[in-house]
Amino acid sequence: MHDRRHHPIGTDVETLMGQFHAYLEKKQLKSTRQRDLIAQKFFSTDGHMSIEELLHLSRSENPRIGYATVYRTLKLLTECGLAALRRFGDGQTMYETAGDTEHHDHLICIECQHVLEFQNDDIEREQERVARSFGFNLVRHRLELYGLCPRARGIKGGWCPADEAALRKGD
Amino acid sequence: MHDRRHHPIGTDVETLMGQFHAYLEKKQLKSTRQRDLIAQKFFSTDGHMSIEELLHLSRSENPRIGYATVYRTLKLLTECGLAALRRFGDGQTMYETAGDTEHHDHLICIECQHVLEFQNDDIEREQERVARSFGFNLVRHRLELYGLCPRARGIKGGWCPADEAALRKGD
DNA sequence: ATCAGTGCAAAAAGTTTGCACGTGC
DNA sequence: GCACGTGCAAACTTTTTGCACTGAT
Repeated sequence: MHDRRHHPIGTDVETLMGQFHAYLEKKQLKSTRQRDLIAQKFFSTDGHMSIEELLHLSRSENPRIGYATVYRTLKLLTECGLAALRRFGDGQTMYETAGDTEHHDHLICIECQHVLEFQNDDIEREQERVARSFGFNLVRHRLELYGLCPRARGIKGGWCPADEAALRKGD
Repeated sequence: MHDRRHHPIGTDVETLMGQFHAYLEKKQLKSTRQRDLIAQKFFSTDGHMSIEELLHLSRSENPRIGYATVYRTLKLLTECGLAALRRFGDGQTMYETAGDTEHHDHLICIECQHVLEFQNDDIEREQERVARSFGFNLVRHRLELYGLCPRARGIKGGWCPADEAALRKGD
């Protein structure tokens, strides 16, 4: 019930769980109830999640989950490339579902704080060119655009496209 | 002696100090020895600086400078747009000289950790277009490219353009 | 049965704040 | 002289770690 994803890039929860388990196995680590629950919750929400959000989500199903376990699990997910740390300008620390990490950038409304994802091939291409021009091999990038959404700008009937994403967290 | 800047965009230290003083005056704040020293050191190093680096630099001239004063001064500088907070992926928190904040992006070597600045108008233009296409008014952005510099890639005689910037900190 | 994982609480790291004293204006 | 600034230490916040106990293989 938590697997409604809105962007086409996303891999489904099951696949991601599979990759996670594969990683655990490879590293001879154990697959536990807590890890599964946390990973499940994490994969089921797209966009971005704070540690605290993830803790609360997980506790809603198992109230005894501790902070440390969430941190530790998120570290594992990051190691195997299924999660990525993201620190936005104002200091909020968030994690995002990866696997598709390379493939989207962020558009953030500085009024609503909501985050929208987008992709633009022209920009990607140009980035490659810039990196090459310095002799670099581009491994990954991060692009964040900060601005005002239609609503924040006071446009009548203006609406923030990012609201949609934020609302979805409520389900 | 600390004002060697390498990129053409930068305003010189004196001008920046002037802007800082103007801001203090406007806000009816006082210009003190400590604030001046810290701002001076900050403006004199380009690229990025951590709180700790700035503290040490300042203490080398006045050992009694405290952490709190550095934090407070950096907050002032940020308020008036002369400094900008930057949180890189791995968690290092840095400040950078602004005024030219809007005008450059970052190319980071994931091996050396050094940071190189660049500008690309095509990318900027495309960013504007993307924002507009979502109905956003673009206020600012942040672009970071992570990759491997020539040296890190093991190219013979390969050198990391970012080294230059890092070396300059030593003066 | 074994050894890694968990939960808790304590510790560490990073940042902010309260307060007595100092200092620009 | 007064109000704001400073330095120090304490408080907070966020993340990590140590340890006794639990649980997956």
